[in-house]
Amino acid sequence: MPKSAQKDSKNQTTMTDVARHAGVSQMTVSRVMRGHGYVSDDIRQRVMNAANTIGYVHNRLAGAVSGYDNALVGVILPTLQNRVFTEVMSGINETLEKVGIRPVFGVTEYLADAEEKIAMDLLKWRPSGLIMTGLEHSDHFRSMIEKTGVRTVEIMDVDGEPVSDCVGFSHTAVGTQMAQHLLARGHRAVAYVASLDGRDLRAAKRFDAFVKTLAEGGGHLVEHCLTEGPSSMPAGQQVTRDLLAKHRHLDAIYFSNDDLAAGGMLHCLAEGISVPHDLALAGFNGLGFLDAFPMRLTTTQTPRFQIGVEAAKLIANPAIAHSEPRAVDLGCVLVEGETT
Amino acid sequence: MPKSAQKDSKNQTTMTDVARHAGVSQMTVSRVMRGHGYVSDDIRQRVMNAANTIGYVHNRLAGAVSGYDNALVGVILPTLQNRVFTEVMSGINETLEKVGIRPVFGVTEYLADAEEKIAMDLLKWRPSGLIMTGLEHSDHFRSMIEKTGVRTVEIMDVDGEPVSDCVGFSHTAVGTQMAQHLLARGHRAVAYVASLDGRDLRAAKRFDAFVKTLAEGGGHLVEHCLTEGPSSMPAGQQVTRDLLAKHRHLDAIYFSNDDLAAGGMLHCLAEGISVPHDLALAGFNGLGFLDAFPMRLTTTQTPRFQIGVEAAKLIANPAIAHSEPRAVDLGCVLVEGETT
DNA sequence: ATAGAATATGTTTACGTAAACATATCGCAG
DNA sequence: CTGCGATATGTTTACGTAAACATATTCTAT
Repeated sequence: MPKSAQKDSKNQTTMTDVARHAGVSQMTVSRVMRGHGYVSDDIRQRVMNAANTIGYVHNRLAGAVSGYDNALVGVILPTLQNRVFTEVMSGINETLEKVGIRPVFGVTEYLADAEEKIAMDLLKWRPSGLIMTGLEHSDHFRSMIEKTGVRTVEIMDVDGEPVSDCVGFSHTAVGTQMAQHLLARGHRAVAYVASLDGRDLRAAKRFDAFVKTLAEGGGHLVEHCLTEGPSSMPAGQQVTRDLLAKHRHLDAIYFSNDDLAAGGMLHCLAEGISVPHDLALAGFNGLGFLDAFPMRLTTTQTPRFQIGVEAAKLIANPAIAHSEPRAVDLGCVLVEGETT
Repeated sequence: MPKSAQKDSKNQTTMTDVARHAGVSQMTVSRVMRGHGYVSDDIRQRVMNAANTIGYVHNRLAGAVSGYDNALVGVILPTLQNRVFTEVMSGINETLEKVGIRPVFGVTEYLADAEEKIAMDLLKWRPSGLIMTGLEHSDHFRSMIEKTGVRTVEIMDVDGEPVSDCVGFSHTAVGTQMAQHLLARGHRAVAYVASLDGRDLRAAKRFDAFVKTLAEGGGHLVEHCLTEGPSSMPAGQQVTRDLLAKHRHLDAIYFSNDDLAAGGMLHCLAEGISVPHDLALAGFNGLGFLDAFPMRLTTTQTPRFQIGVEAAKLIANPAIAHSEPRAVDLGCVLVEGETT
């Protein structure tokens, strides 16, 4: 009765089935599937045809059981709703794809304890590496990571002690640099806007360095705003409106990212507020969509895609990883906004 | 000499190691790890402690070899650089996470032949399901899918013949509806703006229906623009500028998505062009960031997150999937823009 | 011609887990 | 205090692949 009783769970099609059809041994099929070892062109064709005919697909789980390198890499990101991380993911994905490795991933939504759970879950598939966001991990987590011996790369940050390798840039440097820039432009009364209840530890590092440098340079923080929900243009627009209503003598607003800042720019555009003459705005990341605005936002260009690429390279290339743990600082560039 | 010779490839930590430490059999460890079968609380604790002590992590590959359901699901998306798909992905991810299933994914960059390659690669990990974007697949691909017997869900579209299940909405209906809306508002001379050299087949369906309905209603397509590169606000801004310079009697512009449309809105904001009085703009998707603009864009609200959720449910719940193949149309809502 | 490498295929076995199949013990209804 | 189902643990075996270890066979250099 079951018209297409092809695979009700068990009864998988195996290399042995292909071997039978092609008149060769299972081992020869294995060699063809992996493209490894000696196989004559004639036999290779016969095997490929047989596989196509009966619909066989190479089963990589079986080989991986034996403990050899599995072509999966675990990737843990804080969110998918931020272009920054999808660009990182693209860099990872494109780089891994070239060497036949697949990412399997998890999202923490910026919850610290979620990361540990997700990491342990990903390790169940014996990935050859684990790419995680940030350097802050519990001692327990670090020791578990070390016990499993999985290769790790921590991304987006270099201000701290990596478990092994890390790829990113210094958020402290970013915050410092931006404060210096705003001071040099003559801004003193500055508001800072972030989101997520400060759960983003890297944004916190930028903020700390920013406030410190600002104070040292004679400026002061007018207000430290936290928007509800994740970063977004509407949140940035709303908070900008509120800040301007509340503080008459505001020189500048430093947003924790470009989405919030873009919301601020939209508010200024709609209200006819001249940027940066009436109010200076600064963001973070240097996202491409900023080019659509009539004014140029002051921001810090981050090497997001490249971080993904370098992290994936460290995972994919065991030769690199065998050397000493290393922090790769890809740096950042402050992009000046409108000067007129 | 190798100070931390924990796992130079082979010599994995196994259930047998845990069993030895806990003074039980390997099978008992298996029962504890899976939370399946009878185990006393006492023994369970002993096993958990032993596992933690020696740093054992459950190996799901080994069990999956035997052909039982593997808790991996393949997901193929056209791009990660579009919020639409990251929202779909979030829906998939959140839903699968609840039942302990991990997505392993691939990105096609809108290349049709890439999809087939990626799908075949994903199947090598014996996922319990495959979520693909769109209904257009080659006969060869469809037959391979059927031969492997993997559960599939095609998402984002319902206008066509699904391999098995599909979840989405009708792009033809969207195009028709938007044309009717613009006609009802009195617009006749309309330009259409898309990107990606028309590789997006679903956008093509919207366009075809839109043009047909527009013509039937007495309107006409002034121009059909294709932007270079992927959809973006800067591309939308640029094309809007060009269109306005070229056509004096343009009533409206229909953009293939909200990013392009937002670029158009920015251009109008910067140039003091009144929307929709001087020029009507329409987009597609109803992305959240539109709320930051001072004017409301006419667009079609798509159930992106929900599509991900429903697709994941079909994969995760075999009971549903065992019934007849079915197209789930989640519908769309046209959101009216500024009427003043 | 002929050794010896390169090429081409086959056989055996191990990988780590979980189903299937034992037992053994406990709780409690009759 | 008997019997039987529920609970708790152990033993054996199969899963599909690929390393390790044979053999053939075919070149190639002398």
